[in-house]
Amino acid sequence: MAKDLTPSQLVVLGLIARNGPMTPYDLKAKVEGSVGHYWPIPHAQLYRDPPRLAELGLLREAAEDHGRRRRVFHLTDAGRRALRDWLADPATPEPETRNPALLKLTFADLGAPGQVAELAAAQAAQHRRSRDTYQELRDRLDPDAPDTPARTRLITLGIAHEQSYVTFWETLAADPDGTGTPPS
Amino acid sequence: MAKDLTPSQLVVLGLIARNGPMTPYDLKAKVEGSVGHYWPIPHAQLYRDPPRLAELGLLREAAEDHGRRRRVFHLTDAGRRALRDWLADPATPEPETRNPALLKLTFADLGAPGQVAELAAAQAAQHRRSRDTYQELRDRLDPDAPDTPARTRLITLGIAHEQSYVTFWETLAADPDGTGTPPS
DNA sequence: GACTCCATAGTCTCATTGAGATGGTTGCAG
DNA sequence: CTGCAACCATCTCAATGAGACTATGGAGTC
Repeated sequence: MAKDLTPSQLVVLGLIARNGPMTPYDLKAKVEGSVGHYWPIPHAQLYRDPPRLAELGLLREAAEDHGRRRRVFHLTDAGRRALRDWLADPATPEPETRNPALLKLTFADLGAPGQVAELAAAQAAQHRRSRDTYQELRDRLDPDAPDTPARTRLITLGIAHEQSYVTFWETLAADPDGTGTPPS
Repeated sequence: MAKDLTPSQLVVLGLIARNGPMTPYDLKAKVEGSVGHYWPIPHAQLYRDPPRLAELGLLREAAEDHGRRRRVFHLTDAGRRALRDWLADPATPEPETRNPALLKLTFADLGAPGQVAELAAAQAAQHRRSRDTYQELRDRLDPDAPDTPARTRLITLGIAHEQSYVTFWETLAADPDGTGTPPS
């Protein structure tokens, strides 16, 4: 039984499975462009994980045969199996959200009055911006690309989340004390 | 200028500001019951942060005067100021969500066919459950408690988020490949 | 052919964190 | 007055996060 891999290790396996052999630097580029949006991985980690996975026999390390002879990592059969095992298990840990603004809101009553309204206004604006960005992104998707349906769904999820925040903060901005008395 | 405090340190300051002097153990109990839901803090951290904050002059350490003489931490004026400064700044880092299920979905095409549907079904069920739990929680709130409006708003936000997930995963369960051809 | 510059690529360090095992205390039941 | 259950606190160790720092090689220049 393979001992549990970390999410970043699974991302490494997954990216190599999808794109073929890669160097840590290649991985860095791929992560930034995609998964990184909802699963940030510091670049140094992408230099630490592959050698570790090679030790476990899930990757095989080779050197480029010309130029800088960078370390290229290939997927092994064991690696592909580990990836499959993970994918085959529909059980997953719960999502974890860390929202500094909500934290601030929790303690807002300890600060000066009026700050809730300010915070709420700023947050509402920020989330409106995010929402609109996602919307543009969705509109711009190439309708012929094969992964467009998948991406569209994901972006739609993002929009829904942002919209929830917008509603939340706008409500709060309109009635910061929950008294039903709007700010003057 | 106070150097930046970590979120967990600010939670400590906030909880002590609200509840009066506390021991790390007290903090642990408070965190579990409230902030912990949207900002998890491992309990050991609540033994590390207060002494650190005392070094910075933001808390003052005393010993209980009877029994076990536990370490009780009081807020200092500097501590209250640090908390106010933080609260006064409406700028906050963006929320960060880490969702292992989305990660799995990203690489689902590398596994066996049919797994997307399974994953989606499991996720939809789980988020339906969370959503319903929140709904019950909201229904049970004491209508006379002073913080009920604030809590209600927060829970409503949670419900909206869960509902977004439910919609997302249910869509996916109905049409795992995005082909418009539902599973048999 | 030698040089130098810069985008590319990789390594290192260090404080902090996360996870959880382990070690004491105290008061109360029997 | 003894033992045990609930409390309370600390420790360890690998892993992480942040970001400073170093190295490489090929394109363009003279």
